[in-house]
Amino acid sequence: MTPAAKRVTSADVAQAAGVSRTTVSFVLNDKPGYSIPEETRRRILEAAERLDYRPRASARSLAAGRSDIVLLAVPDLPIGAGISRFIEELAGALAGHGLTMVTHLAGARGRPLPDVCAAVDASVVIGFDSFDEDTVQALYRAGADVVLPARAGASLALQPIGRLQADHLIGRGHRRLGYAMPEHPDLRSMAEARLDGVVEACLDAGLERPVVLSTSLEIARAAQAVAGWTERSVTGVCAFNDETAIAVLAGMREHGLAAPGDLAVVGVDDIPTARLAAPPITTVCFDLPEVARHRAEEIVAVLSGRESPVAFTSALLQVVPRSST
Amino acid sequence: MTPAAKRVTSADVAQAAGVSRTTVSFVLNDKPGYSIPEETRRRILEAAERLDYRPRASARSLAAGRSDIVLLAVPDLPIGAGISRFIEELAGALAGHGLTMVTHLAGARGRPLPDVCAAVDASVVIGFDSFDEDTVQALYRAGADVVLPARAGASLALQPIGRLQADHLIGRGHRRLGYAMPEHPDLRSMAEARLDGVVEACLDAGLERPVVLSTSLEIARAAQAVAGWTERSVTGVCAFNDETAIAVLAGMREHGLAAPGDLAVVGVDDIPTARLAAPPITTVCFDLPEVARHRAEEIVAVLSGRESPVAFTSALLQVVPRSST
DNA sequence: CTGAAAGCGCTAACAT
DNA sequence: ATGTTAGCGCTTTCAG
Repeated sequence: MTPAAKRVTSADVAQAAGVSRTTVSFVLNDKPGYSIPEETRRRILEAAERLDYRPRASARSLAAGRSDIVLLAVPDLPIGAGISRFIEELAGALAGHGLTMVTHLAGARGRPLPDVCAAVDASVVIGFDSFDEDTVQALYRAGADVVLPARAGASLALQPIGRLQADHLIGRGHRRLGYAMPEHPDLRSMAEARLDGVVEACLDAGLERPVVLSTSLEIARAAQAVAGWTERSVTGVCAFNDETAIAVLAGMREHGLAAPGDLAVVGVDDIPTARLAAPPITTVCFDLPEVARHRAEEIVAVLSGRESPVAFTSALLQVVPRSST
Repeated sequence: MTPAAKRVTSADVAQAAGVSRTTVSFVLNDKPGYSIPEETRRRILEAAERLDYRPRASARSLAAGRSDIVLLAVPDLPIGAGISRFIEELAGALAGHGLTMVTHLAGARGRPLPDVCAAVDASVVIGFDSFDEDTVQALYRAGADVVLPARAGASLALQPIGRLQADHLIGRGHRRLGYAMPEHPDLRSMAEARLDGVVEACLDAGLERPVVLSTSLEIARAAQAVAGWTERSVTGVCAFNDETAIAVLAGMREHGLAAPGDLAVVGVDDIPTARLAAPPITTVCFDLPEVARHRAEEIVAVLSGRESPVAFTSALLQVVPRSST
């Protein structure tokens, strides 16, 4: 078959089913308010199926004034692998509502998000963290109908993550905690929100604030941080994520220290290599399918004018205990 | 600003510049064969800029008969982080040719690729490995003009990777190699192609074929494989990727063995945690920007009817030596 | 060199 | 209950 084969149009389907294009359109979009005989409907559906008809997206959205494309902007962060699972789940959940999700990785070399939004004719743009005001405006101008999340960190349960990490450590008897902050600037705001959760948990438990130290994914840098914690008698550290946790473990090795005896470490994400570390890392993971479903509901709700009815709860988080704590 | 703000159309630009829509179209797409006065051109460009005009993609592709959307199908594999770097690079390279790339993660729950292709009106669909014949047909029917790669494994330099791993080990004096095969079925074909490279390298060096053993990312499973290699006096193993290599290291730890003394290990991908492993892992990495640029060239070439002029060379691969070998 | 006019394939009033 | 018709915003012959 040649790539140039003419595409099946709704007129072809109409002809094959012996009806008009209008009727085809009504049936295929099952427009409410038009009671079309079951027989006719069946004939149309059958013809469409047989011809492998797919409405041309450009024509459809040009006429209808809106597309069913959802654009997910994935930030250019060193994100764990688990995120791709989330993306799939979200795409699946949205597909269930007739929406098609594609993703765009927002690298430095990439084109500006609004350009991509316009290029794919997206009517919804979603991100992981909220966009700054200018971007939001540009996205609307680029044709987006909905931009989410509206509020910063609204859907990432940032603080709850930190709380969970800290509570886990506190529950195991640690009284002096540390926080391993990533140096990467783009991770900063997310890390700070998670840290807030850790701080709250400490205060609630009557402990001092955690000792916050930055580290990169370099062993030497991590070793410095480890020295800082041990000097200040920290016994347990919450790491921003699993990679950071692995770096902390590597830093401890430099000092001949081992978890959890010398220092307990908790990560976030449950990346595949978390369980392969020495020792395997205790981590906080998301119930990805559930989070994705929530997000999808929210999107559909906002699209249809209702306000987002669902709040993100920390019930979607879970500690996976392993031997690093 | 409200999401409902009316979008700027080419008519607005035409009016603002005091010309007709036709002229606007010619200038903005700089159609060849029409010499438009520099003055007029400038006025139009300026107006478009000032109004933040973006042609509506649906209208444009409906009229032109083709979109400038490239859809990248990312397989549902436990893919390393490096891949996202590649995706960004590719998107950037394509953007340089006026194409917009978005990606679709092909999870089990996801919609079929042809549906997505039709939904986003993609004119190019690219994958990592070649698609099966039925899918290709369906994609063409769904409106794709170009589907790549045409030949299996054509662009992933699978064998060269294996060769490089093996040659590195052989160069360090290892005479009996092992290969750590991932158990995940979707990784199978890719792994086998890489293995072929290892086998060739062994044969070329006059060594026996490598001892191929499967492993998962479970420590116990990896420990079994390690036992298998040591029993058969293997001294160096090529792992399918860094995650597998990390698993092998973990398996060795179970037996009280350490790299590189007891067994040398080479990975592939250079994931961030590779250097944090104990010991840091020697790995093979791609020159991602360069590979992406090659791919982009190929796509543009095929789109414009020329045959793909560029062959993938192993010069785009490099060994990153670290202490695991 | 620029403008008028005819669609691209589809949806959605408006007729019938 | 179905068909007719007028666009959606853009590209692209074809005249001027």
